[in-house]
Amino acid sequence: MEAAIRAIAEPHRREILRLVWTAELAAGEIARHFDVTRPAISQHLRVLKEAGLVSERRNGTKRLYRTRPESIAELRAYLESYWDENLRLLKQAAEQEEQRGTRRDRRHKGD
Amino acid sequence: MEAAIRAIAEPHRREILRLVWTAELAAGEIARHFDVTRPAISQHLRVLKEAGLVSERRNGTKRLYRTRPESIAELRAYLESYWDENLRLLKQAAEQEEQRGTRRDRRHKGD
DNA sequence: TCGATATGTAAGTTGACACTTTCGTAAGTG
DNA sequence: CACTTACGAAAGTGTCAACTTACATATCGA
Repeated sequence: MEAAIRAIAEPHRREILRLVWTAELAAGEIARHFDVTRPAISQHLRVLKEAGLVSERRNGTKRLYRTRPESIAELRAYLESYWDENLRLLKQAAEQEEQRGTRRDRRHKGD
Repeated sequence: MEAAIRAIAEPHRREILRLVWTAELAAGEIARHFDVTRPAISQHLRVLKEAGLVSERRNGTKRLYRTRPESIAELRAYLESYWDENLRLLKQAAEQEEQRGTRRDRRHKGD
């Protein structure tokens, strides 16, 4: 998970994921979409693979990559829970503040 | 946006955001939650601030930090659209594949 | 088997990054 | 006016990351 979040922090890798999201593509085809050299893309693919974000399948001399929807779903769920949990706490804190503010016996002074 | 996504890739920074999500905290108070030195946290706070993820307010000698819900919402929306757009394309691709597969005049061979 | 194609790996470079220690500075306190 | 508190900024360090060029490896076709 930690690896996944670090992996998508890199713009090239987000773009790679997008490319192989719908279609399985060979490493060379992927590399053709970028300005950097092919080995650079190869390394990005390795990072993505080690983070579990893409799968690799060999066919002859080619290596076909594809985004793994399951791992994307996991990453997404992780972030969702991060936002949601904190948002929940924020609301809760706001409500408590509200409570205290409306209680007569305790004036709320600005710090 | 790019800065924001890079900012949250760092675990300490995600934890800092969580700390000041509900309560405004001084830099020193934040630092007390971590093993690293106070200046290290100061630097993380600068990164977060430059990414727009936290606000800074001075009060006497203290500097109070708080997570900015709006920027979090933006980041969240960016990621949502990233997942959603691609998921949409994936479904669309699957449907087209389905179409092709059921048409009689065109056998689908596994490459 | 020879050559072309497709690709990962190795090694080196550069810059960013997370951290530390040291120092400067502004605001309260006696 | 010292002295303390609460910080950020500066400078130095080790590590990691993204990239390059050069090389090794595997497969396919003639």
